[in-house]
Amino acid sequence: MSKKLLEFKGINIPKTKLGQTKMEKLLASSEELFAKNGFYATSISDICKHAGTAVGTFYIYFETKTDVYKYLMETYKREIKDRLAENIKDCKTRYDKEREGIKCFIKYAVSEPNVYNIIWGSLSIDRQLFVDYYTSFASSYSRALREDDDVFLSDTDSIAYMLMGISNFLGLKAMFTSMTDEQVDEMVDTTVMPALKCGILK
Amino acid sequence: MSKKLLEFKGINIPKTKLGQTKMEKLLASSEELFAKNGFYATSISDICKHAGTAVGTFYIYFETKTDVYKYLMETYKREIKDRLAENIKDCKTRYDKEREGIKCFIKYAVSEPNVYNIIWGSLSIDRQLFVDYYTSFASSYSRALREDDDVFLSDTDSIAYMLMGISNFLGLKAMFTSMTDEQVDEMVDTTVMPALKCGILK
DNA sequence: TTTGAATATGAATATTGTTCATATTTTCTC
DNA sequence: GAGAAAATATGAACAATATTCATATTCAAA
Repeated sequence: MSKKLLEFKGINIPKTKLGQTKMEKLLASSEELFAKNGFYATSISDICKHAGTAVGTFYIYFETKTDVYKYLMETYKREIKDRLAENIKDCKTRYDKEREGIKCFIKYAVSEPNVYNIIWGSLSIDRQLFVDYYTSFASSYSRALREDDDVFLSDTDSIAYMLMGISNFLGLKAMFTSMTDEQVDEMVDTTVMPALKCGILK
Repeated sequence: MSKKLLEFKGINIPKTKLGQTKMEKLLASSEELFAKNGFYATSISDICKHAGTAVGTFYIYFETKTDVYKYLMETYKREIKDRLAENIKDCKTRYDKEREGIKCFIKYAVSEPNVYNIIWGSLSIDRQLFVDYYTSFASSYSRALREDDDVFLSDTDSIAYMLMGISNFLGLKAMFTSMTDEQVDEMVDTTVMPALKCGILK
Protein backbone atom coordinates (compact mmCIF):
# COMPACT_ATOMS: atom_id res chain seq x y z
CA MET A 1 0.00 0.00 0.00
CA SER A 2 2.84 2.42 0.85
CA LYS A 3 4.15 3.70 -2.48
CA LYS A 4 7.47 5.36 -3.03
CA LEU A 5 7.37 8.96 -1.83
CA LEU A 6 7.86 11.58 -4.52
CA GLU A 7 10.54 14.25 -4.15
CA PHE A 8 10.30 17.88 -5.15
CA LYS A 9 10.45 21.46 -4.00
CA GLY A 10 8.31 22.13 -0.94
CA ILE A 11 8.45 18.50 0.15
CA ASN A 12 10.91 17.15 2.68
CA ILE A 13 11.34 13.39 2.45
CA PRO A 14 11.66 11.74 5.88
CA LYS A 15 14.80 9.81 6.66
CA THR A 16 13.47 7.40 9.27
CA LYS A 17 10.69 4.80 9.50
CA LEU A 18 8.79 6.97 11.96
CA GLY A 19 8.97 9.92 9.62
CA GLN A 20 7.71 7.88 6.67
CA THR A 21 4.75 6.63 8.66
CA LYS A 22 3.80 10.12 9.76
CA MET A 23 4.13 11.59 6.29
CA GLU A 24 2.05 8.82 4.75
CA LYS A 25 -0.66 9.33 7.34
CA LEU A 26 -0.66 13.06 6.66
CA LEU A 27 -0.97 12.44 2.92
CA ALA A 28 -3.80 9.95 3.35
CA SER A 29 -5.67 12.30 5.68
CA SER A 30 -5.17 15.25 3.35
CA GLU A 31 -6.51 13.32 0.38
CA GLU A 32 -9.51 12.05 2.31
CA LEU A 33 -10.45 15.42 3.81
CA PHE A 34 -9.82 17.38 0.60
CA ALA A 35 -12.11 14.94 -1.22
CA LYS A 36 -14.80 15.19 1.44
CA ASN A 37 -14.70 18.89 2.32
CA GLY A 38 -12.53 20.56 -0.30
CA PHE A 39 -9.10 22.13 -0.06
CA TYR A 40 -10.07 25.37 1.61
CA ALA A 41 -12.60 23.96 4.05
CA THR A 42 -9.92 21.60 5.33
CA SER A 43 -7.58 23.13 7.90
CA ILE A 44 -4.10 21.94 8.75
CA SER A 45 -5.31 21.18 12.24
CA ASP A 46 -8.11 19.03 10.78
CA ILE A 47 -5.54 17.08 8.79
CA CYS A 48 -3.27 16.67 11.78
CA LYS A 49 -6.06 15.66 14.13
CA HIS A 50 -7.18 13.04 11.59
CA ALA A 51 -3.62 11.80 11.10
CA GLY A 52 -2.82 11.77 14.81
CA THR A 53 0.07 14.23 14.66
CA ALA A 54 0.78 17.69 15.99
CA VAL A 55 0.52 20.67 13.68
CA GLY A 56 4.28 21.18 13.73
CA THR A 57 4.81 17.72 12.29
CA PHE A 58 2.94 18.71 9.17
CA TYR A 59 5.43 21.49 8.55
CA ILE A 60 8.38 19.16 8.80
CA TYR A 61 7.28 17.41 5.59
CA PHE A 62 5.35 20.11 3.73
CA GLU A 63 6.54 23.68 3.53
CA THR A 64 3.01 25.02 2.94
CA LYS A 65 -0.53 23.77 2.61
CA THR A 66 -0.30 24.28 -1.14
CA ASP A 67 2.61 21.85 -1.26
CA VAL A 68 0.46 18.89 -0.14
CA TYR A 69 -1.88 19.92 -2.92
CA LYS A 70 0.93 19.88 -5.46
CA TYR A 71 2.01 16.52 -4.16
CA LEU A 72 -1.46 15.03 -4.62
CA MET A 73 -1.72 16.55 -8.09
CA GLU A 74 1.54 14.94 -9.09
CA THR A 75 0.25 11.63 -7.72
CA TYR A 76 -2.91 11.79 -9.83
CA LYS A 77 -0.93 12.83 -12.87
CA ARG A 78 1.29 9.77 -12.63
CA GLU A 79 -1.65 7.51 -11.89
CA ILE A 80 -3.47 8.72 -15.02
CA LYS A 81 -0.38 8.37 -17.20
CA ASP A 82 0.31 4.86 -15.91
CA ARG A 83 -3.27 3.70 -16.33
CA LEU A 84 -3.51 5.05 -19.86
CA ALA A 85 -0.20 3.46 -20.87
CA GLU A 86 -1.24 0.13 -19.35
CA ASN A 87 -4.64 0.18 -21.05
CA ILE A 88 -3.48 0.96 -24.57
CA LYS A 89 -0.25 -1.00 -24.61
CA ASP A 90 -1.66 -3.83 -26.77
CA CYS A 91 -3.57 -1.59 -29.19
CA LYS A 92 -2.27 -1.48 -32.75
CA THR A 93 -4.25 1.34 -34.33
CA ARG A 94 -4.88 4.87 -33.13
CA TYR A 95 -8.58 4.05 -33.29
CA ASP A 96 -8.15 1.25 -30.77
CA LYS A 97 -5.88 3.37 -28.59
CA GLU A 98 -8.44 6.14 -28.45
CA ARG A 99 -11.28 3.78 -27.63
CA GLU A 100 -9.42 2.20 -24.75
CA GLY A 101 -7.84 5.45 -23.61
CA ILE A 102 -11.16 7.29 -23.43
CA LYS A 103 -12.88 4.43 -21.63
CA CYS A 104 -10.02 4.23 -19.16
CA PHE A 105 -10.00 7.95 -18.48
CA ILE A 106 -13.76 8.20 -17.95
CA LYS A 107 -13.83 5.22 -15.60
CA TYR A 108 -11.00 6.73 -13.62
CA ALA A 109 -12.91 10.02 -13.37
CA VAL A 110 -15.94 8.19 -11.96
CA SER A 111 -13.90 6.22 -9.45
CA GLU A 112 -11.81 9.20 -8.31
CA PRO A 113 -14.06 12.26 -8.67
CA ASN A 114 -11.52 14.24 -6.71
CA VAL A 115 -9.14 14.42 -9.68
CA TYR A 116 -11.17 17.25 -11.18
CA ASN A 117 -11.12 19.13 -7.91
CA ILE A 118 -7.38 18.78 -7.73
CA ILE A 119 -6.43 19.36 -11.36
CA TRP A 120 -8.96 22.01 -12.37
CA GLY A 121 -8.82 23.59 -8.94
CA SER A 122 -5.10 24.13 -9.43
CA LEU A 123 -6.01 26.99 -11.75
CA SER A 124 -7.16 28.96 -8.70
CA ILE A 125 -4.28 27.91 -6.51
CA ASP A 126 -1.21 27.95 -8.73
CA ARG A 127 -1.91 28.88 -12.35
CA GLN A 128 1.48 27.68 -13.60
CA LEU A 129 0.80 24.22 -12.20
CA PHE A 130 -2.35 24.04 -14.29
CA VAL A 131 -0.74 25.37 -17.47
CA ASP A 132 2.19 22.98 -17.14
CA TYR A 133 -0.10 20.05 -16.57
CA TYR A 134 -2.10 20.53 -19.74
CA THR A 135 0.62 21.79 -22.05
CA SER A 136 2.81 18.83 -21.17
CA PHE A 137 -0.08 16.39 -21.52
CA ALA A 138 -1.08 17.94 -24.87
CA SER A 139 2.44 17.88 -26.18
CA SER A 140 2.86 14.13 -25.52
CA TYR A 141 -0.57 13.47 -26.96
CA SER A 142 0.15 15.49 -30.09
CA ARG A 143 3.44 13.68 -30.66
CA ALA A 144 1.74 10.30 -30.31
CA LEU A 145 -0.95 11.31 -32.82
CA ARG A 146 1.67 12.40 -35.33
CA GLU A 147 3.38 9.03 -35.14
CA ASP A 148 0.26 7.07 -36.00
CA ASP A 149 -0.82 7.04 -39.62
CA ASP A 150 -4.58 6.84 -39.17
CA VAL A 151 -5.18 10.41 -38.08
CA PHE A 152 -6.84 12.75 -40.55
CA LEU A 153 -5.81 16.38 -40.43
CA SER A 154 -2.36 17.78 -39.87
CA ASP A 155 -2.80 20.06 -36.87
CA THR A 156 -2.30 17.32 -34.31
CA ASP A 157 -1.86 19.86 -31.54
CA SER A 158 -5.43 21.13 -31.96
CA ILE A 159 -6.65 17.54 -32.36
CA ALA A 160 -4.95 16.64 -29.08
CA TYR A 161 -6.79 19.42 -27.25
CA MET A 162 -10.08 18.35 -28.85
CA LEU A 163 -9.60 14.76 -27.73
CA MET A 164 -8.59 15.84 -24.23
CA GLY A 165 -11.71 17.98 -24.10
CA ILE A 166 -13.90 15.09 -25.19
CA SER A 167 -12.49 12.76 -22.55
CA ASN A 168 -12.58 15.33 -19.81
CA PHE A 169 -16.15 16.44 -20.43
CA LEU A 170 -17.50 12.94 -20.88
CA GLY A 171 -15.74 12.15 -17.62
CA LEU A 172 -17.66 15.02 -16.10
CA LYS A 173 -20.96 13.69 -17.41
CA ALA A 174 -20.12 10.21 -16.17
CA MET A 175 -19.15 11.59 -12.78
CA PHE A 176 -22.32 13.68 -12.46
CA THR A 177 -24.53 10.67 -13.17
CA SER A 178 -22.33 8.00 -11.52
CA MET A 179 -22.20 5.90 -14.67
CA THR A 180 -21.24 2.23 -14.35
CA ASP A 181 -18.35 0.73 -16.34
CA GLU A 182 -20.88 -0.94 -18.63
CA GLN A 183 -22.65 2.35 -19.33
CA VAL A 184 -19.31 3.98 -20.12
CA ASP A 185 -18.39 1.20 -22.56
CA GLU A 186 -21.78 1.49 -24.23
CA MET A 187 -21.53 5.26 -24.59
CA VAL A 188 -18.03 5.14 -26.03
CA ASP A 189 -18.81 2.28 -28.44
CA THR A 190 -22.10 3.59 -29.79
CA THR A 191 -21.58 7.35 -29.73
CA VAL A 192 -18.03 8.51 -29.17
CA MET A 193 -16.13 6.20 -31.53
CA PRO A 194 -18.58 6.63 -34.42
CA ALA A 195 -18.25 10.38 -33.89
CA LEU A 196 -14.45 10.16 -34.07
CA LYS A 197 -14.63 7.98 -37.21
CA CYS A 198 -17.44 9.63 -39.15
CA GLY A 199 -18.01 13.01 -37.55
CA ILE A 200 -20.96 14.46 -35.73
CA LEU A 201 -22.62 16.81 -38.24
CA LYS A 202 -23.88 16.43 -41.78
CA MET B 1 -20.88 50.94 -18.33
CA SER B 2 -22.98 50.26 -15.22
CA LYS B 3 -25.14 47.24 -16.03
CA LYS B 4 -28.25 46.20 -14.20
CA LEU B 5 -27.38 44.54 -10.91
CA LEU B 6 -28.42 40.92 -10.58
CA GLU B 7 -30.54 39.76 -7.66
CA PHE B 8 -30.24 36.51 -5.78
CA LYS B 9 -29.62 34.87 -2.43
CA GLY B 10 -26.56 36.21 -0.66
CA ILE B 11 -26.74 39.51 -2.52
CA ASN B 12 -28.41 42.64 -1.18
CA ILE B 13 -29.28 45.14 -3.87
CA PRO B 14 -28.64 48.75 -2.81
CA LYS B 15 -31.57 51.16 -2.81
CA THR B 16 -29.76 54.44 -3.30
CA LYS B 17 -27.32 55.92 -5.82
CA LEU B 18 -24.56 55.89 -3.23
CA GLY B 19 -25.13 52.22 -2.56
CA GLN B 20 -25.07 51.32 -6.25
CA THR B 21 -21.81 53.13 -6.75
CA LYS B 22 -20.20 51.36 -3.81
CA MET B 23 -21.45 47.95 -4.85
CA GLU B 24 -20.25 48.41 -8.42
CA LYS B 25 -16.82 49.47 -7.19
CA LEU B 26 -16.65 46.42 -4.93
CA LEU B 27 -17.60 44.14 -7.84
CA ALA B 28 -15.07 45.69 -10.19
CA SER B 29 -12.33 45.43 -7.57
CA SER B 30 -13.23 41.81 -6.79
CA GLU B 31 -13.09 40.86 -10.44
CA GLU B 32 -9.79 42.61 -11.00
CA LEU B 33 -8.08 41.21 -7.92
CA PHE B 34 -9.46 37.68 -8.36
CA ALA B 35 -8.11 37.74 -11.92
CA LYS B 36 -4.73 39.01 -10.82
CA ASN B 37 -4.17 37.08 -7.60
CA GLY B 38 -6.85 34.42 -7.42
CA PHE B 39 -9.83 34.04 -5.14
CA TYR B 40 -8.01 32.86 -2.04
CA ALA B 41 -5.04 35.17 -2.28
CA THR B 42 -7.42 38.11 -2.38
CA SER B 43 -8.66 39.23 1.03
CA ILE B 44 -11.80 41.21 1.73
CA SER B 45 -9.65 44.01 3.04
CA ASP B 46 -7.70 44.02 -0.25
CA ILE B 47 -10.95 44.35 -2.16
CA CYS B 48 -12.20 47.14 0.09
CA LYS B 49 -8.93 49.03 0.06
CA HIS B 50 -8.94 48.86 -3.75
CA ALA B 51 -12.60 49.95 -3.92
CA GLY B 52 -12.16 52.72 -1.37
CA THR B 53 -14.68 51.41 1.13
CA ALA B 54 -14.59 50.09 4.67
CA VAL B 55 -14.74 46.35 5.26
CA GLY B 56 -18.21 46.61 6.76
CA THR B 57 -19.56 48.07 3.53
CA PHE B 58 -18.66 44.86 1.72
CA TYR B 59 -20.90 42.92 4.05
CA ILE B 60 -23.88 45.18 3.40
CA TYR B 61 -24.04 43.94 -0.20
CA PHE B 62 -22.52 40.46 -0.01
CA GLU B 63 -23.32 38.03 2.78
CA THR B 64 -20.05 36.12 2.35
CA LYS B 65 -16.93 36.22 0.22
CA THR B 66 -18.25 33.23 -1.75
CA ASP B 67 -21.30 35.27 -2.73
CA VAL B 68 -19.25 37.78 -4.76
CA TYR B 69 -17.79 34.77 -6.47
CA LYS B 70 -21.24 33.43 -7.28
CA TYR B 71 -22.22 36.82 -8.54
CA LEU B 72 -19.27 37.02 -10.92
CA MET B 73 -19.91 33.47 -12.11
CA GLU B 74 -23.52 34.36 -12.91
CA THR B 75 -22.29 37.40 -14.80
CA TYR B 76 -19.96 35.35 -16.98
CA LYS B 77 -22.65 32.75 -17.53
CA ARG B 78 -25.07 35.34 -18.91
CA GLU B 79 -22.36 36.99 -20.95
CA ILE B 80 -21.47 33.67 -22.60
CA LYS B 81 -25.12 32.79 -23.26
CA ASP B 82 -25.84 36.21 -24.74
CA ARG B 83 -22.77 36.21 -26.96
CA LEU B 84 -23.48 32.73 -28.26
CA ALA B 85 -27.10 33.56 -29.00
CA GLU B 86 -26.10 36.75 -30.76
CA ASN B 87 -23.42 35.02 -32.85
CA ILE B 88 -25.52 32.13 -34.14
CA LYS B 89 -28.83 33.93 -34.56
CA ASP B 90 -28.56 34.10 -38.36
CA CYS B 91 -27.24 30.55 -38.85
CA LYS B 92 -29.55 28.11 -40.59
CA THR B 93 -27.80 24.76 -40.16
CA ARG B 94 -26.35 23.10 -37.08
CA TYR B 95 -23.03 23.04 -38.91
CA ASP B 96 -23.03 26.82 -39.22
CA LYS B 97 -24.20 27.26 -35.64
CA GLU B 98 -21.36 25.12 -34.35
CA ARG B 99 -18.76 26.92 -36.42
CA GLU B 100 -19.83 30.33 -35.19
CA GLY B 101 -20.50 29.14 -31.64
CA ILE B 102 -17.09 27.54 -31.27
CA LYS B 103 -15.30 30.55 -32.71
CA CYS B 104 -17.24 32.86 -30.43
CA PHE B 105 -16.52 30.81 -27.33
CA ILE B 106 -12.80 30.50 -28.00
CA LYS B 107 -12.41 34.20 -28.68
CA TYR B 108 -14.23 34.98 -25.48
CA ALA B 109 -11.91 32.65 -23.56
CA VAL B 110 -8.88 34.50 -24.94
CA SER B 111 -10.29 37.92 -24.15
CA GLU B 112 -11.49 36.98 -20.65
CA PRO B 113 -9.07 34.33 -19.39
CA ASN B 114 -10.57 34.71 -15.94
CA VAL B 115 -13.72 32.78 -16.93
CA TYR B 116 -11.88 29.51 -16.47
CA ASN B 117 -10.67 30.57 -13.05
CA ILE B 118 -14.18 31.43 -12.03
CA ILE B 119 -16.12 28.58 -13.61
CA TRP B 120 -13.70 25.70 -13.14
CA GLY B 121 -12.55 27.07 -9.81
CA SER B 122 -16.13 26.88 -8.57
CA LEU B 123 -15.61 23.14 -8.25
CA SER B 124 -13.31 23.80 -5.29
CA ILE B 125 -15.46 26.50 -3.78
CA ASP B 126 -19.03 25.29 -4.16
CA ARG B 127 -19.39 21.99 -5.98
CA GLN B 128 -23.13 22.38 -6.56
CA LEU B 129 -22.51 25.65 -8.38
CA PHE B 130 -20.21 23.85 -10.78
CA VAL B 131 -22.56 20.89 -11.31
CA ASP B 132 -25.54 23.17 -11.91
CA TYR B 133 -23.60 25.27 -14.36
CA TYR B 134 -22.62 22.39 -16.62
CA THR B 135 -25.74 20.25 -16.33
CA SER B 136 -27.93 23.20 -17.23
CA PHE B 137 -25.65 24.23 -20.09
CA ALA B 138 -25.55 20.64 -21.37
CA SER B 139 -29.28 20.22 -21.15
CA SER B 140 -29.99 23.31 -23.29
CA TYR B 141 -27.29 22.26 -25.73
CA SER B 142 -28.68 18.75 -26.01
CA ARG B 143 -32.19 20.03 -26.64
CA ALA B 144 -30.93 22.35 -29.36
CA LEU B 145 -29.05 19.49 -31.05
CA ARG B 146 -32.15 17.30 -31.02
CA GLU B 147 -34.14 20.00 -32.78
CA ASP B 148 -31.74 20.28 -35.70
CA ASP B 149 -31.85 17.56 -38.32
CA ASP B 150 -28.23 17.49 -39.34
CA VAL B 151 -26.82 15.75 -36.28
CA PHE B 152 -25.70 12.16 -36.65
CA LEU B 153 -26.15 9.88 -33.65
CA SER B 154 -29.04 9.81 -31.23
CA ASP B 155 -27.37 10.35 -27.86
CA THR B 156 -27.42 14.12 -28.06
CA ASP B 157 -26.61 14.44 -24.38
CA SER B 158 -23.22 12.78 -24.85
CA ILE B 159 -22.68 14.77 -28.04
CA ALA B 160 -23.39 17.97 -26.12
CA TYR B 161 -20.71 17.13 -23.56
CA MET B 162 -18.26 16.26 -26.35
CA LEU B 163 -18.87 19.58 -28.07
CA MET B 164 -18.58 21.50 -24.81
CA GLY B 165 -15.31 19.67 -24.16
CA ILE B 166 -13.97 20.57 -27.60
CA SER B 167 -14.81 24.26 -27.19
CA ASN B 168 -13.51 24.46 -23.66
CA PHE B 169 -10.20 22.76 -24.36
CA LEU B 170 -9.56 24.63 -27.58
CA GLY B 171 -10.30 27.76 -25.56
CA LEU B 172 -7.61 26.63 -23.16
CA LYS B 173 -5.11 26.14 -25.96
CA ALA B 174 -6.00 29.53 -27.43
CA MET B 175 -5.65 31.16 -24.02
CA PHE B 176 -2.28 29.51 -23.31
CA THR B 177 -0.85 30.75 -26.59
CA SER B 178 -2.77 34.06 -26.79
CA MET B 179 -4.16 33.27 -30.24
CA THR B 180 -5.48 36.14 -32.35
CA ASP B 181 -9.01 36.14 -33.76
CA GLU B 182 -7.58 35.30 -37.17
CA GLN B 183 -5.68 32.31 -35.82
CA VAL B 184 -8.84 31.07 -34.10
CA ASP B 185 -10.84 31.35 -37.33
CA GLU B 186 -8.15 29.49 -39.21
CA MET B 187 -7.97 26.68 -36.66
CA VAL B 188 -11.73 26.22 -36.55
CA ASP B 189 -12.13 26.32 -40.34
CA THR B 190 -9.29 24.02 -41.27
CA THR B 191 -9.24 21.56 -38.40
CA VAL B 192 -12.24 21.66 -36.10
CA MET B 193 -15.07 21.81 -38.62
CA PRO B 194 -13.63 19.11 -40.88
CA ALA B 195 -13.25 16.97 -37.76
CA LEU B 196 -16.89 17.51 -36.85
CA LYS B 197 -18.02 16.72 -40.41
CA CYS B 198 -15.75 13.81 -41.32
CA GLY B 199 -14.24 12.57 -38.08
CA ILE B 200 -10.69 12.47 -36.82
CA LEU B 201 -9.59 8.87 -37.22
CA LYS B 202 -9.56 6.40 -40.12
C1' DT C 1 25.80 3.20 25.48
C1' DT C 2 26.53 7.39 23.62
C1' DT C 3 25.86 11.11 20.58
C1' DG C 4 24.19 13.94 17.00
C1' DA C 5 20.63 14.03 13.76
C1' DA C 6 15.86 13.53 12.89
C1' DT C 7 11.47 14.11 14.51
C1' DA C 8 7.46 15.59 17.60
C1' DT C 9 5.10 19.01 20.07
C1' DG C 10 1.71 22.81 20.87
C1' DA C 11 1.73 27.54 22.49
C1' DA C 12 2.53 31.94 20.12
C1' DT C 13 2.02 35.07 15.92
C1' DA C 14 0.16 37.41 12.04
C1' DT C 15 -3.56 37.42 8.94
C1' DT C 16 -7.92 36.16 7.63
C1' DG C 17 -13.44 36.29 7.14
C1' DT C 18 -17.10 38.07 9.64
C1' DT C 19 -19.87 40.87 13.15
C1' DC C 20 -21.62 44.83 15.33
C1' DA C 21 -22.40 49.14 17.75
C1' DT C 22 -22.06 53.71 16.30
C1' DA C 23 -21.87 57.59 12.96
C1' DT C 24 -23.18 59.56 8.59
C1' DT C 25 -25.87 60.16 4.47
C1' DT C 26 -29.94 59.71 1.71
C1' DT C 27 -34.83 59.71 0.97
C1' DC C 28 -39.41 60.74 2.18
C1' DT C 29 -43.09 63.44 4.42
C1' DC C 30 -45.03 67.51 5.73
C1' DG D 1 -36.73 73.47 3.74
C1' DA D 2 -37.04 70.84 8.44
C1' DG D 3 -37.28 66.73 10.58
C1' DA D 4 -37.69 61.73 10.91
C1' DA D 5 -36.84 57.26 9.29
C1' DA D 6 -34.45 54.30 6.43
C1' DA D 7 -30.28 53.19 4.16
C1' DT D 8 -25.55 53.21 4.26
C1' DA D 9 -20.61 53.75 6.07
C1' DT D 10 -17.22 52.78 9.38
C1' DG D 11 -13.36 50.24 11.64
C1' DA D 12 -12.37 48.14 16.04
C1' DA D 13 -13.25 43.56 17.91
C1' DC D 14 -13.72 38.35 17.47
C1' DA D 15 -12.95 33.63 16.15
C1' DA D 16 -10.49 30.80 13.14
C1' DT D 17 -6.73 30.15 10.18
C1' DA D 18 -1.75 29.08 8.22
C1' DT D 19 2.68 29.22 9.79
C1' DT D 20 6.76 29.54 13.17
C1' DC D 21 9.74 28.21 16.74
C1' DA D 22 11.88 26.95 21.08
C1' DT D 23 11.89 22.82 23.51
C1' DA D 24 11.39 17.82 24.24
C1' DT D 25 11.65 13.23 22.48
C1' DT D 26 13.07 9.44 19.50
C1' DC D 27 16.03 7.33 16.14
C1' DA D 28 20.21 5.26 14.03
C1' DA D 29 24.93 4.56 13.73
C1' DA D 30 29.42 4.15 16.14
